[in-house]
Amino acid sequence: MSYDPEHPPAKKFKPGSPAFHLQRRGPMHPGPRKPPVAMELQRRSLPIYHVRAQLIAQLRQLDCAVIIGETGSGKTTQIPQYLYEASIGRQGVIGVTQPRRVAAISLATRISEEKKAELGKLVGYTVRFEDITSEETKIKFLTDGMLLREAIGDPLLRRYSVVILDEAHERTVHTDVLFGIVKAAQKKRRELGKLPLKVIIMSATMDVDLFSQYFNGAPVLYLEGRQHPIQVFYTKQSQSDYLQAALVTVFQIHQEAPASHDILVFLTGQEEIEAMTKTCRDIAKHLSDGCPQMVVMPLYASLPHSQQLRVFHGAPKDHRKVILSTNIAETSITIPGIKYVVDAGMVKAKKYNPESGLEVLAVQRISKAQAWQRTGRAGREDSGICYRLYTEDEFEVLEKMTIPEIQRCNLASVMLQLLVLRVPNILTFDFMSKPSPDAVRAAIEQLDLLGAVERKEDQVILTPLGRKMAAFPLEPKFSKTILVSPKFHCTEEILTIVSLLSVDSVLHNPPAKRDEVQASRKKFISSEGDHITLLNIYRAFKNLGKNKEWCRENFINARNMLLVSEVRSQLRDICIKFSVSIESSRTDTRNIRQCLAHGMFINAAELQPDGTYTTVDTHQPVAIHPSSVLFHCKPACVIYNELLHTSKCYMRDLCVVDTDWLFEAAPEYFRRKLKSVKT
DNA sequence: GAGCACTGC
Repeated sequence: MSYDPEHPPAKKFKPGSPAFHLQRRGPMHPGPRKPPVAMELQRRSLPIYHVRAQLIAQLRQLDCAVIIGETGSGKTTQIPQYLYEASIGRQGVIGVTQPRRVAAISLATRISEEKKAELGKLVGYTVRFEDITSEETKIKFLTDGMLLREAIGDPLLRRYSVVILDEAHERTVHTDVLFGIVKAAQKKRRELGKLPLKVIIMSATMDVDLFSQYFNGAPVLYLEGRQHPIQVFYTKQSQSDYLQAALVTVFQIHQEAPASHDILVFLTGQEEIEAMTKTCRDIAKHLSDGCPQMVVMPLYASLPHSQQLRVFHGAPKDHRKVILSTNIAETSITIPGIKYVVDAGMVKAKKYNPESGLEVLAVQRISKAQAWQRTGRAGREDSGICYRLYTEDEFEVLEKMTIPEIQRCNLASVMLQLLVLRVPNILTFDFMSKPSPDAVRAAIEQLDLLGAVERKEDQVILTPLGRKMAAFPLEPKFSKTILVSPKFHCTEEILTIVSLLSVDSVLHNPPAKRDEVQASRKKFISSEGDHITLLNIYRAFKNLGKNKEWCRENFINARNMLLVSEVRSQLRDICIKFSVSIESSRTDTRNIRQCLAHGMFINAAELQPDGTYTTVDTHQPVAIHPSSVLFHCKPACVIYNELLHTSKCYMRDLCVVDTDWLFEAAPEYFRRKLKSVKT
């Protein structure tokens, strides 16, 4: 589905017909289907059912409410139905946002079953590439990003009578922008005497005052949950090695607890988890006979889907399941039957430094809110136990909340979106948590360089180019690259490259088969860099009819590859809408690189006499990431897709360019940069 | 010289 900001999309779905073929990641465990009577009984057994009448009475009165509910309260599944059943907001659609696609899809599926309605009729959902709604749809689940896209065509959200922002405590960038958008829409609709907009914020037990204050002192309604009691233990002494502490704790539990009690361990990343998996398996092999067997499973996002699914399978009899996970198990994946949580208290998270434009991925302490979220994973079905591998004093000094994402990311997309949403002044936008002035300035500077905005007397104005850029579901530098591509007659190739860069890596690198991977990849490698190499891979994939077997043989992630072609066709549709001429450069790669230089000139780096690289923009020392095909090469000048600071500051996904092309792309900018080198 | 938390349009 493509999107034109001037004309919201027509509903393409006809109930009964399979509207889409692609599903990136299906619901993790849909659960057994229940017969209708059992389902109604289950609805009535939820804690929320007992306060249904009061809840409806209050929500009928209020323009705005904050609902705090523990997990298992049934707020997300029941409140939209209660509103509908009580004829609240029937004049329009009840929209419920979710931070994740899977959640939007599985909630809509579940509630359409509860309402005994075919999915896509009374109850439906809208996520990227899938619109399972119709004219009849009154309860609609959608990702927060999707509601934001809809707001571009209709900032007053006129088709909605109620907007419920669920999982608000997660504070995704999209939810944070939506706070401001729904607040403004509500006010404006009231002033214009239009259908009122009811706003409901749903959250776990955090941030209550912040939400209520932001929405002009909206009342807070508390819902009882059905969380089982969890005992929390701290270490007596501070642990210098959390991996060692985790290992000891796991085997202590293993030797004492019944085999049916599964353990979930929170660690920080793939490498650490793989190493720990191996260590646990080795130790488990040599345990005494009295001990149960142990099944150890790693869990992280880049693990192939099939291996992720293994965590839902019960372990064989007399075997204990031990899952070593990143924070993916905090929110995205819920594993049933966990009795013990072991929390190392650390997380790998991204920070953004607006001055250097640098994203730093670093292991850091979790927040209290995160610690409680992890703890909660032990009490989903029965009482549980949580071992925190840090002292109570250490817990007390943790930050109360995780810093919202909007204060940790590059704001270029957000600022562009606010402009196209016709926010009166993006510099004074009513954020619940304001991003730093530095970050705002850096974002506007970037949009200015890309030609998306102009600055006139302290005002930031959207240019026609900027308006087009905002229509693409991409970072501004990518939409700019697409929009300049006709000048270089290579739009077909740029669409492919941008699509490849905007999804998870299509390259699968199992460490055990390194030599095989290298041998197979050789045939695609271009000395011009990663962009052209990826283009070669996509071309081969397409020429061979998008063959899954071929992908497996060549260590290509077929699922991500199909997603690339889906993204590509979405971007292509948007180009067609703007009458962008779509040509192919065929065998010529020079003009493709020239085009990339024109769109991504801000991300340029030059080779220094000592053999190292520095960025042109801030003269930050950088290195070529080991995953790049240029890792062993030393081109004089490159553009990179992103900088990532781990053990060093790495450039990822590089393309060899001429310095002349960069000068042509932004003469003034480079003259300025050159001057600053000389001084 | 040697590596990658998690989402989403």
